[in-house]
Amino acid sequence: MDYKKTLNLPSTKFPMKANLSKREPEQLKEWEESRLYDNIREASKDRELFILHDGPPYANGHIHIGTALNKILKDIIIRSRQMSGLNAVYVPGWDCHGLPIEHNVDKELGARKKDISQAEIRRLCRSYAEKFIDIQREEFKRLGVMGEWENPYLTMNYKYEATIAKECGKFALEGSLFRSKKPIYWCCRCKTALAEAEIEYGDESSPSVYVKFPLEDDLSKKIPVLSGKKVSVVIWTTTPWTIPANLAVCLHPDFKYAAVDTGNGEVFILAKDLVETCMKTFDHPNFTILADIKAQDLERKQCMHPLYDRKSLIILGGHVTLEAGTGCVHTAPGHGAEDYEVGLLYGLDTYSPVNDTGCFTGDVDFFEGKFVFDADKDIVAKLKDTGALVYEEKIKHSYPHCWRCKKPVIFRATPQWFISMDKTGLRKKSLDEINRVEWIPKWGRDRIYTMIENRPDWCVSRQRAWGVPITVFYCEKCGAVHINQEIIDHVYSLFEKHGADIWFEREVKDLLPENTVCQKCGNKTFTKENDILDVWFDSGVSHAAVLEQRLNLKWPADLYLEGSDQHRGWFHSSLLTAVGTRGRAPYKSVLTHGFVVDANGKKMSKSIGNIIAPKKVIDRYGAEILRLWVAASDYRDDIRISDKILKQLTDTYRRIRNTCRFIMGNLYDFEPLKDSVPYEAMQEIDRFALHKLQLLIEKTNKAYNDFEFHVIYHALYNYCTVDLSAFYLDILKDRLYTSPAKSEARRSAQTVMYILLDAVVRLMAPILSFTAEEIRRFMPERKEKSIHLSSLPTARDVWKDESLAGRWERILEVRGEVTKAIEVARNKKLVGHSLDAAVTISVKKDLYDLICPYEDELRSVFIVSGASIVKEEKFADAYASDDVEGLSIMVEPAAGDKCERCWIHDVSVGTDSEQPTICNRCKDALKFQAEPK
RNA sequence: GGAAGGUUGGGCGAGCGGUUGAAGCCGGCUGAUUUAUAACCAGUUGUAGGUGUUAGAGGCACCUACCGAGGGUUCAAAUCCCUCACCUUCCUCCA
Repeated sequence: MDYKKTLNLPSTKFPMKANLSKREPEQLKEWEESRLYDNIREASKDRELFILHDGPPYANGHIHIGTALNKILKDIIIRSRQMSGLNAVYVPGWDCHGLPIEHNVDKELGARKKDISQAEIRRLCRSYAEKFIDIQREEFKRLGVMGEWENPYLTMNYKYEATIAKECGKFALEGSLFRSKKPIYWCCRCKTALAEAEIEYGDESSPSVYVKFPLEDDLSKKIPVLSGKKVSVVIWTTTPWTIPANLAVCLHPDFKYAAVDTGNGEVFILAKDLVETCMKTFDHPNFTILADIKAQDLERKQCMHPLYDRKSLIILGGHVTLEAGTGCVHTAPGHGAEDYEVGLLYGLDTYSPVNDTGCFTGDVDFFEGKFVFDADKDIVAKLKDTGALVYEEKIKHSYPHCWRCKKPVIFRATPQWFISMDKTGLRKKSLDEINRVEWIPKWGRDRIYTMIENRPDWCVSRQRAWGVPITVFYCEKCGAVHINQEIIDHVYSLFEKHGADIWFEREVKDLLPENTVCQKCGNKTFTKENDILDVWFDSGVSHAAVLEQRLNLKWPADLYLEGSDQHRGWFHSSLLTAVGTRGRAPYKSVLTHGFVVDANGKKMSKSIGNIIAPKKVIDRYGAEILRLWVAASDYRDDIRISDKILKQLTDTYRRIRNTCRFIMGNLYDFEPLKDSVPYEAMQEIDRFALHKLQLLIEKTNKAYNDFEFHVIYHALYNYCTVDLSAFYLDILKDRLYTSPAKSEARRSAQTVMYILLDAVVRLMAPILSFTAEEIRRFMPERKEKSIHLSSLPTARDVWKDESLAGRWERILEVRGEVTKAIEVARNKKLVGHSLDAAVTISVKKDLYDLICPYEDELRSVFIVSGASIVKEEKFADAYASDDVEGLSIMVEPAAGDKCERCWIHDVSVGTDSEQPTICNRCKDALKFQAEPK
């Protein structure tokens, strides 16, 4: 007889091979067709809201591994909050305006751009953004990220654009929006502002000149030796054309300066460390150093401008270096970024007497109308005339050029719009709000706090096409800025209907409410501002455009979650726009993650060639593996990804999957409602398994709550391998296979396995969303249509039994020693399979008393054919435990023959002539099986 | 240059003054099994230097050092402090 057929062996159609890359798209389609997301919304509409507000990715290019990490993290959080009883609505968004798109459209247009209107360029930008939104949407969905994909928020939606203008208007009315000058890159040929990204650096030959700035203030009180001498501060520059705009000379606060007698009756002031080389250059071999001077002693002293009858102030700044020049930096706040910054500190004007075409304005004596680069030689000549020129040469150096026309660019101050950090207390209020927000990890608070504390006013204007205009008007007659509530409301309704495009398509009179009159001069004609807003303002007001306006959302959000770079980006701009207009931060907590790096911790870059694209991972391993990777990593630091790591994750995935499969295989004939065994009737080891499950549930629920997903990954995996595979399920095999199918012993095991699997599947659902659903389909008794409509398991105190668990932990300890002892016997070829063995263990009294009641069970717990326990006996040649004091284990070949059915050696085998190859236990089982109850 | 975070064994990660040469799991190796079988189970597994055993090699036993590097505090440090190196992010008309 083939006894194998009489066993209750596992049976399931659940495939061992996951085949994720093929099966996932089918699952996604099924979810979409069954409108799972909508069903979840409907089912949880009365629950408390949980809002994770999506930071909009930029609608350009394909998603990369970092975007995938971000979106999967969000998805795990949303799903887990949803399953813990909240209503977690997720509205994804995209950032659509901005330079990169405009830049790419520019590139596609090439020379044709000149013939195309701004409105037309905007249309092309819009369709460019739309294209990539569609691409990215599909890529995000493929990751298993669930949300309102058919109704995302786009910063270029008409209503969103209207909101941007309105929010900006609030700053204008409140008085913190103001106009001031700031130097920017400017191409004189294209007559346009340039971004850093539009600059190409190339070698250029420039004049290099040293110029005297006669000291006006008298130093001789402090340094008597200078009394009666002609003292000058000597500066160095490679852009003589900026000298007309000079307002200051900057020294480093920590450098030593020297007053040097040139030997020609003149005294130069320059950095002491550079005296030697400079004097050599100037050909003053007979110089003498008259005195050392501290930079602080020169601060706020006055020099004379070398060309004009005005002063130049001596100031201090950290950007001064000793690498070249004199350690005294010619400073024109209208023509340099650092000059501008330091100029602000000293209250200097942003003087920039150069027009759009790069020619000097009428402000500039001697050189009016001259193109600045052409003026260089005239200025040098003039300096020579006045005697201010110390030395002149030519040098080659790297200089910025326009990406389009390849001409050298200049730095030029132009009027810009700013939001003041301090006029209306924005900085202070923001800092207060930072302290009310929960920052995870904690250092995020300090990071953004320092940034807000130290940042300059926010320059919100850009001279660009693809964005939302700053909707202010200027009186054509008196030039006064015109903005009020009526205009804001009017523009809002126009934008809502036509988008911001209307600003560029229509004439001013069509954009203003009727009968608008300049309040200053009574004039009725206006011009409009052409600058657009910084795109950070666009995404920064998403709380107003999305959270506040959508009925299914709320303000403020519970959580913002982005990479740590967004402390300077979106967290920052969102905070300022919300505090400025509503007095409060738009988020209750902010979570940040690190960046994805390669196996060696290096960032991913095209040039190094170490990029791992999400698509590659998905095609090869499946999105599920990517999700597992996200969950397994501690995302607060930078996280690594490599083929090796992914392979390993595939292994762990397979183990989890297979553990579930094994359980399902053993539940093929189990109907929970009908066959379940009540807790009280269960075997102790089954109750122990339930106890362990409660611990797992408690641990994972806490981890979900704390966003510590790697804890869940490890807990879940260890549970599957250690608690289940290696212990509980391994022991259970005998009971499941050989007991009568409907016996209480087997039903008890099945009951527990069912509970286990049910919990494990729910608990993995936020992470392994595909697999959880797949398993769910193969389980008996499904209450909800989808696992994602169910909830996370909750721990049941009645299933926790500490004293029982304590006893079993001791037994487990002994079991570990027994397997070691068997291994020793196996190496001696005494036994092969553990069922070939019979063990006798000797233990100390207290342990003996604890284990003795379980003596009958030891056989199955140890998975041997016989087990007995004795008190404090000495065995000859037994295995003595190192870990458990007084424990020694004797392993012998089991007595009796091996039962063909259950493989246990038993003396009863062969005693029955009808069934000579099986044991009495199996005989009883077969009898019971034949005529149940 | 400035600001912030980080660096634990082949991998993921515990540990945050002593019980830690360093949990657990994975991977590797060896074995067992063929009733989860492209699965499951058990055992084993860091590197370097030294000493002993040995004819020598291997093996075994013991000692020392190593948690980015170096120094310090302490009876005691992966854990606290300092310096340095490296990695990542930010410093914006880049999202």
